[in-house]
Amino acid sequence: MALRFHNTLTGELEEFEPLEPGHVRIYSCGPTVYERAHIGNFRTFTWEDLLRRYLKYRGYRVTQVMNLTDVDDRTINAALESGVSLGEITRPVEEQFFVDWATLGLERVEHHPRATEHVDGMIGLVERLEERGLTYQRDGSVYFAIARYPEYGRLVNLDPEALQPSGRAEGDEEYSKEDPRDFVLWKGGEREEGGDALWDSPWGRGRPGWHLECSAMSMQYLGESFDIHTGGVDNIFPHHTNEMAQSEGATGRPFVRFWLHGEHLLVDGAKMSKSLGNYHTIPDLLEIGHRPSAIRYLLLSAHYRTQLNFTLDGLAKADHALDRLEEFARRLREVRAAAEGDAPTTDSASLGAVARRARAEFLAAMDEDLNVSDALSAVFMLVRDANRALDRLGDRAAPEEVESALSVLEGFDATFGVLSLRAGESDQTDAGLREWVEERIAARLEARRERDYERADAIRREVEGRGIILEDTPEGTRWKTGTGTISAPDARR
RNA sequence: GGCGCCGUGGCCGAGUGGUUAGGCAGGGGCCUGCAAAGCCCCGUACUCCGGUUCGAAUCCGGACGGCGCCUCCA
Repeated sequence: MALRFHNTLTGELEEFEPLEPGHVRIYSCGPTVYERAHIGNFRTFTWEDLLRRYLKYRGYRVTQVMNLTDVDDRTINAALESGVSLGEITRPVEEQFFVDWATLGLERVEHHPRATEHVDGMIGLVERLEERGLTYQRDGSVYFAIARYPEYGRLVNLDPEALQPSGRAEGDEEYSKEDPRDFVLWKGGEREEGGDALWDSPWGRGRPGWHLECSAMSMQYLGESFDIHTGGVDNIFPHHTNEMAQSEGATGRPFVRFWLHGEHLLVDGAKMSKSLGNYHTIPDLLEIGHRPSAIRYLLLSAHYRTQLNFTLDGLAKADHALDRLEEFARRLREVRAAAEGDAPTTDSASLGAVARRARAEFLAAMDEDLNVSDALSAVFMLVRDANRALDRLGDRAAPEEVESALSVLEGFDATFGVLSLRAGESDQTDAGLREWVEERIAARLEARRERDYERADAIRREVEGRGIILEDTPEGTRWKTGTGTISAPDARR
């Protein structure tokens, strides 16, 4: 089996092998820390996490870099508007970013370089471009001269000659250029931008252009050529196009082998915007009772190259789908626990067979450009087939068969990371609530012993009022929080 | 104007020439004191109009609808 990814550079599915055997180097465009990242940003970060996890699951070592853009027009404008330093804007937003990152169960990547701490490298890169004659200076700024770089625009299907300044570009053009298509490498610091947003350079005080950050930081941590560069589709042009031109222009070597771009998230069928009222952040969603695991699951439930329509209804449904997986995992673990020291009695070949099939289908789907839909389909078919087998076998099965099914689930979760995330959420159930529920269950058990089913049902309704669902099993009564919402301890409803 | 993507059953969302995607929701049944969980059965979908083909949701053309990029938006 071979891994294949859709490469924006060629527009085709290509077989993937890292440059260095067994080691995949990835650069992912990170957030601009001028305000809290929204759910659309996190859709991208989440599939990038899926990519990372799947590569690791497939046995690769992964070195991933995600920058923090803490100096650019937006951060500077935010600082100017608030009359504070740049760092006072960016640092709190960074902190929020990592809180949300952890909430969604995203793995920490190896490097999160800040742009402001890598300005020397950026200056060095401009100097290399200068040596190759690809730049010019104008009013203290340094520009990349597209006319002198015929390779420009290979990533995007845009004819450089046909690039015409759009209304938008004309409107907010602040710097003079030889050619309107050229982009800035170093912005001269003529404007008042606050002390911590200006650096000394061979061209005077100023700050780096946005595209330059990613080129300099990726090469510093990953080398001049590396395997995968990811980002949102909106970055294809101009950001990644320019990044590629700068990097290859400076080194004369291929910069990135695979460019992977994810589509945007739509919310209620439209682009997210504050004016439409469909603008969500992670804390917004938690506030109204949604679980991180459901958010993560929903964000991962569609292929990264298709637009995903995010709705609150869809989020609730994602939660229900996750319930099914969670129940199944629990059942398998219970069967395993029961099997310990207890000789297997029945034929359970079917359980092992369905597990083997599921594993093969899961891998085949994920290998094919991370086809999550087919992968999930394989997992849910395992759930149904294995449940059927366990029903038939009375929840007894040979340990190795159970292990086989569990390992498929573990592989799934190593990649999707939703079950582990949900397990953590359950653990966080308020201790007071936990105690109260246990007491109510005991009272209900007493009622049931006395055949007072009316009282037992009343208790069931009582706990259901707090979002708790009771389940009677041969081993006793079990409880769980209801789907869709977490019954927050402080919720008085 | 240029470049590109998409339109699948109530919702989400795979598939891409002939065979059940899957999930959620809904209906019926088994099980259960009642539930829950699980299992079984059920909707027979592919924007529209032409065309190619023995056969198209899948290929081609057109229409309609939605989305994106065209210089600093994931």
